[in-house]
Amino acid sequence: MEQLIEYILQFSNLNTQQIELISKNSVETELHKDEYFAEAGKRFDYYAFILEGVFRICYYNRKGEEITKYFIEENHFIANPYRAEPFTEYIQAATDSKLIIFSQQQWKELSNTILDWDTITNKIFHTALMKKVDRMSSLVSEDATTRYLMFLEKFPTLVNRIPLSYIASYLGVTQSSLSRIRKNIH
Amino acid sequence: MEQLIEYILQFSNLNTQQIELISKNSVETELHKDEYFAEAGKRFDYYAFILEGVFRICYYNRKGEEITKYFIEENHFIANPYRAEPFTEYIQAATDSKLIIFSQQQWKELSNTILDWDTITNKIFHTALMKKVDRMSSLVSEDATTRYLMFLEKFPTLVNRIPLSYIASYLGVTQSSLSRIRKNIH
DNA sequence: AAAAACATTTGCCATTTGGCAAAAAGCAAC
DNA sequence: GTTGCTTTTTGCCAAATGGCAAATGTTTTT
Repeated sequence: MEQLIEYILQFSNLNTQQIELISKNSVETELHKDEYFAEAGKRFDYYAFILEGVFRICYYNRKGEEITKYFIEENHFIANPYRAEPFTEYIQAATDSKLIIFSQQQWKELSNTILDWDTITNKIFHTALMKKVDRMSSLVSEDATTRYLMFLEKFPTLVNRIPLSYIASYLGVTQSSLSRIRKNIH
Repeated sequence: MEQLIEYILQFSNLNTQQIELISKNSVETELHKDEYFAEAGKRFDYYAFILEGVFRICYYNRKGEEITKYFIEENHFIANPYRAEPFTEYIQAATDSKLIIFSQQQWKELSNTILDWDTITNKIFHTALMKKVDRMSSLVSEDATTRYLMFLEKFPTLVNRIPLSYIASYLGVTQSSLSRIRKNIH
């Protein structure tokens, strides 16, 4: 829990009372590798903070290939604020993971009780989204080797924690190609 | 101006007084094709609404190639809220354009006077960002032809309004390749 | 330790895309 | 219409990536 508080404190101050409130309105959970935290078609209205582990957001394209859209690492939120339409993606634990989860109600409770809660969390979510956009944009318009090197820069801790296939489907190359690319780098 | 109001009304109600306030705190401008609305390194703290025209956001990669990161069409906002770091991209008019511009001060004025202004605009910006992410994610992991077809779907009005080179640099292919792709489609 | 299940690498060849330069087409000014 | 300028298309060949299947390596189960 301190981990989450510390994270939020980067964006704004919190008093003891508020911290306790956050703690009371959340639950800690674990998820095993490969388990889904959210599934396409099902309802998803949780807010979660990753204490430990890596998640990936993925979906299936027209050809039925599994596409990894993004990775989310520890110390980041998983959420879908302003969602209107039904969820069309999967959120899967890429490693064993620990989460702090807020239900919709609990989140609303915090929103109603902590004065700046919405402002703070909006800022957090918006910042994260912008980072995401930045990372994604470098994936187009570079060759596969460069993309892989960029991936290594952006997610330096991930390489040895998740399967090659996830990385390949994130970079938009086949597993074999990525394997060859790796060989040429070292 | 009605165009902007109509747009905002999709997200929330406004009374006559508020509409007038928005009108008073903004200026209408025109930009010619190829002119820059924002440049890397320079300060950019305007909020703008596109009445007419298409803009592209671009930057230069390590090899000096010009990369088109995104297109913004009429009836969308151009803004960089929550910006902390200096701006590293260019925003260029891809066609002759008309804008409604708010300065930082004017925006703040609206934020202070219109109760829900921040909530509304946060929602607008966030929604736009999410769309952007969605569009971008389909650009990785599909072959060039599919990417072009997707571009046509997502930006159906753009094909004949902007040069091929912009589209190519958005799709991450060379001009020649895109030209060949076009030939094969028709 | 052996077997089974899964993940990664490799070989072979087909396909796609890039690089470069020339040709063709489109557009604006005169 | 002609001239210059820019954009788009094309040809030729090289390089990058994909597809498939077999081989190798790793992990898990028994």
